[in-house]
Amino acid sequence: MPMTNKLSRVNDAYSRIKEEIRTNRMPPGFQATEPEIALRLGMSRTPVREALIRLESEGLVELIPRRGARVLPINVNDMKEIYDILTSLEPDVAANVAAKKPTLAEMRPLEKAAKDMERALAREDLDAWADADDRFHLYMLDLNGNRRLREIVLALKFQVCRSRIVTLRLRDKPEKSNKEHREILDHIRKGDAEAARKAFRAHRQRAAEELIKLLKKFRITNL
Amino acid sequence: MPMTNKLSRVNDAYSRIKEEIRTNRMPPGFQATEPEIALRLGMSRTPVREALIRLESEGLVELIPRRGARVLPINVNDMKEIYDILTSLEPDVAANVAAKKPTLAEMRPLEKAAKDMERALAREDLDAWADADDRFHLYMLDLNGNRRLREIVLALKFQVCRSRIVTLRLRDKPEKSNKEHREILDHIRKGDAEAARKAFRAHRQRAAEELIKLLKKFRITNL
DNA sequence: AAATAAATTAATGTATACATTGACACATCC
DNA sequence: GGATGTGTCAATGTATACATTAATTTATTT
Repeated sequence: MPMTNKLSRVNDAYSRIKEEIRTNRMPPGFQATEPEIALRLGMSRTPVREALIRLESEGLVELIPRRGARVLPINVNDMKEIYDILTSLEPDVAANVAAKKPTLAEMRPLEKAAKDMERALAREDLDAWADADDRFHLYMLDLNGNRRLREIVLALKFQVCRSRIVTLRLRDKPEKSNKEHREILDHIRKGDAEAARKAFRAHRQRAAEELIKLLKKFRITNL
Repeated sequence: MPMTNKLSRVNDAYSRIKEEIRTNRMPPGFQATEPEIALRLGMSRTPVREALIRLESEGLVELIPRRGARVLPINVNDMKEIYDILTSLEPDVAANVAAKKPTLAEMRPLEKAAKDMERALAREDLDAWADADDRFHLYMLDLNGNRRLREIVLALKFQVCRSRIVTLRLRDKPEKSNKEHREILDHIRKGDAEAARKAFRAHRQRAAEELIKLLKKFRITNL
């Protein structure tokens, strides 16, 4: 029965599998064959296959010839790769945004996200903090306007998002992070691109270093 | 007859279509339905479809529900997006490479590429020049070692490669470019990361600006 | 002739069929 | 017992079938 639902089955399969990966219901290393997944999603192999191809090119799963799809784990080296790229990209995003001198209305979501981060930290709600942090970075990308850049950064962040679930609880309270966000905001408000870039770069590098130190300390090699 | 060739049909379809796009045999805006492409490639729709999905997620084609696959044109805004990202990434690559202090053996391919660029320019062979230029940038990515970064940069460059076929002949002789490459090499040899970054950034920005000016001058809006 | 309705066509999305072939279990030999 | 050969099973890669539906053409009405 083709086209039963408005949205295509491929899309359905794609977002459902992706969500299962994000929430660790399909944890790193998890393997399943196409028929298994198809059965689980209540559709035939074809749309599952096509969804898996998309997920593969996003770097979330690996398609192993006879063993099915495997959810890719992230190791320390992967983390380094990803944070290196983010360290190159995001500071320039902040600089561009600062150079554009956004209006107060455009700044509002950023300000709110920063405030939410502080409130969340005050009540020790780490999940809410992480959520606000994501929003901060996402709005920045939106303000910047470069669609391709946005997609690249989001894809990279999705790859590390699972690891954050773990590390969020292992690390110290992210007070430094909050302060850095405030600083970045200040620079953007003043339209000081160079300062915004520098501050963001320091922010990213510190966060990345801290994270990798943490993973090594706890001997977490795969996530 | 499944698995007739060693390599899978999907791979075959993928690389053949990609090559046709690169060489402008499937020019920007070109549209074809799945059965048409399948016929042309001498296989059934299934592998073609899967190849197209991969090409779509690389940003090379657009899959329009009832009209088939369309080869995406690149406009000035796309160019800006892409060069903005490259301007963020490649200077840091050069800086990382410089910081690593590569051995003479590791430097050799870079040196050779730079020399090839000069020789090619001396005999006015623009294609050979472009080829050597590509090699220079590619070796840099290899030395840097970040696989994800490499794939991202290559995918972005593929999107603009067709435009270069045109602009290569419209622009002045790339003498400045050659000089800049030499400079970057010097900084890397000395292990001066900051200088390498700065030089590469200037290189990219100048090249991008020049390109966009050219496109505007010749009223080229789509490629 | 213009506008609308009906019919045809064809492309997609999905399901299913099937040959090939790797993986694993079992049997055989030293 | 360990190593090697054989057979079965099942997953993949690919082809094909088919219902749905957008697009186009033809027919009909005003």
